[in-house]
Amino acid sequence: MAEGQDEPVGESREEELVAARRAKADALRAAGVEPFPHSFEDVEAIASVLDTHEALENGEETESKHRVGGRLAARRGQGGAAFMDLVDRTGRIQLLVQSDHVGDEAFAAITDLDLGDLIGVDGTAIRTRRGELSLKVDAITLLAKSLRPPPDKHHGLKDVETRYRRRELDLIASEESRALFITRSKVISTIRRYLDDLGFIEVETPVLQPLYGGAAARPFTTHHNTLDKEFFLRIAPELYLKRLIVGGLERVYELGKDFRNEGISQKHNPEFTMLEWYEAYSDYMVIAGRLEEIVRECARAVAYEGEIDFESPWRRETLQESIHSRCGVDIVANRDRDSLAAAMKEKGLEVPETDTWAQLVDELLTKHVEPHLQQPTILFDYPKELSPFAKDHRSQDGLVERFEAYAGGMEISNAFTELNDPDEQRRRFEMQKADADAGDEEAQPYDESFIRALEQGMPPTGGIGIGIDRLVMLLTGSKTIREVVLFPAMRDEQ
RNA sequence: GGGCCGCUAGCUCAAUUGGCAGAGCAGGGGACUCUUAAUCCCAAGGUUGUAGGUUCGAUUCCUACGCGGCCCA
Repeated sequence: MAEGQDEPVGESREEELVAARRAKADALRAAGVEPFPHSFEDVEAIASVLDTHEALENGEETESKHRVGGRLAARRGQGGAAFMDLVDRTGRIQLLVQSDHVGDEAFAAITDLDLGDLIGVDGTAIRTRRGELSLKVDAITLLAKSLRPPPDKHHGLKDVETRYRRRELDLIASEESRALFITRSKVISTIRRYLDDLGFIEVETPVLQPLYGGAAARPFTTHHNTLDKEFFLRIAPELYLKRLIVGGLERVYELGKDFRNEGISQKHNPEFTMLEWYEAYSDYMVIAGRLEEIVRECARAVAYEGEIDFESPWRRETLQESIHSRCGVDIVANRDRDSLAAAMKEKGLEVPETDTWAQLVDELLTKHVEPHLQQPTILFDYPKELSPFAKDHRSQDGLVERFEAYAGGMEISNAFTELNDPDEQRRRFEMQKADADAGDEEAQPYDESFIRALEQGMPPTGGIGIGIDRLVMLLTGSKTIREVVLFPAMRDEQ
């Protein structure tokens, strides 16, 4: 052992395992072998090797040379021969190492490798008598010594907490987890391609904002030292994106993180990925069509095969109908708090005494409608009180042109025909201020620079936000947002 | 915020009524040239989440706290 007499007693088992691996690395260095070399060029994906030799017969050997790299995942000794499993991002391949082929010295070095070590392999393709496509090893190069033991090679890493806190271990141990995050990446690249092909330009607007807005949420705050000024982490990019529409960019989108200082749940992480796009000369109906199409493209790109039907046109209802048909309460006919509360009581529904009218509508929607919207559904035409940035409905008094889309019992999207009348926008901010004064912590702060931009003239515009994490949840069948976020927010371990 | 459940070796899991904390895998030593959760033999590996309490004796019962999961709000 490498440690001396003054090593603390009661050393943990894990530290012993680490010490044993470190000793191997030291022994390699002493023998002139670098355990952390700089590069290993021209590796081929394991999946490509497997594809190339798919038709190989059992027991057949080839002269076809391949170079692969990856992590040593399993080993089955056999005296003068050893079988090992190598894993890279694309798959797993068996290695056959024979002492009479590589030589006794190399064989000893190879069998001294630890599970979890990163290695480069040169070999020829064969199929074993038992039918497993393998590389018959000519040489193995240690690419990086793994000093810590990997999760169980068969059971993997089951502890949910460890999987989230130490995602690298989860990714090492779980092909499903790797596949999920590759799927997530495909969703995002599909979205970019879809919007790019329509002539949208991708933009980046401030994450650190002097004033927050564009959603009903409480912000995180931070401080800029040089400016000695408080900043907010954005809760949405909406207002900046609309300023770009004023500026004539006409079709813009932003894909990035928003931050909301609220509870953590299976559907909420304090930072999450949002797509917003804005399209000049458009309205919410055009946007609704694009939403269906972009989600369908994503489902196809990831070969979605779950129970949600993303191929057919989505179910469409008004918000009023959606609540009335399920609760028997008409929110449009009961436009004040007391009459809506009375209507709810009449139907035997619970009425939280402190709620405002808007909060009662939200209660009805969240509790009695949303959970039933498993198949994709778009709810149109929201009350003006709930929607400070949506344009008045072209034919319905008191409503705005807004929709929310639901699937899997979850809101995934929110869109408007954007309010572009600066005077009306100013009145909406005044309404928000009244709500804030009444104690609503999610009310919009008055944003004068946004109003000034609208006064410059914004064309009729449709805009939308789509929750990417939730979309990925649906497309991967994940029950919690933590499964689709690489490093979800956690409390401190101690 | 409330209720319930969990926390034991690096990983996956046991432990009867409160009575010396056990396996498998991984790691160490050995055997084995077509295995694939390889197999076989040997040895080793623990502050049972933390802090208290009850008890002759606590992984087990009680209290508090921490972290996580599920359900509810």
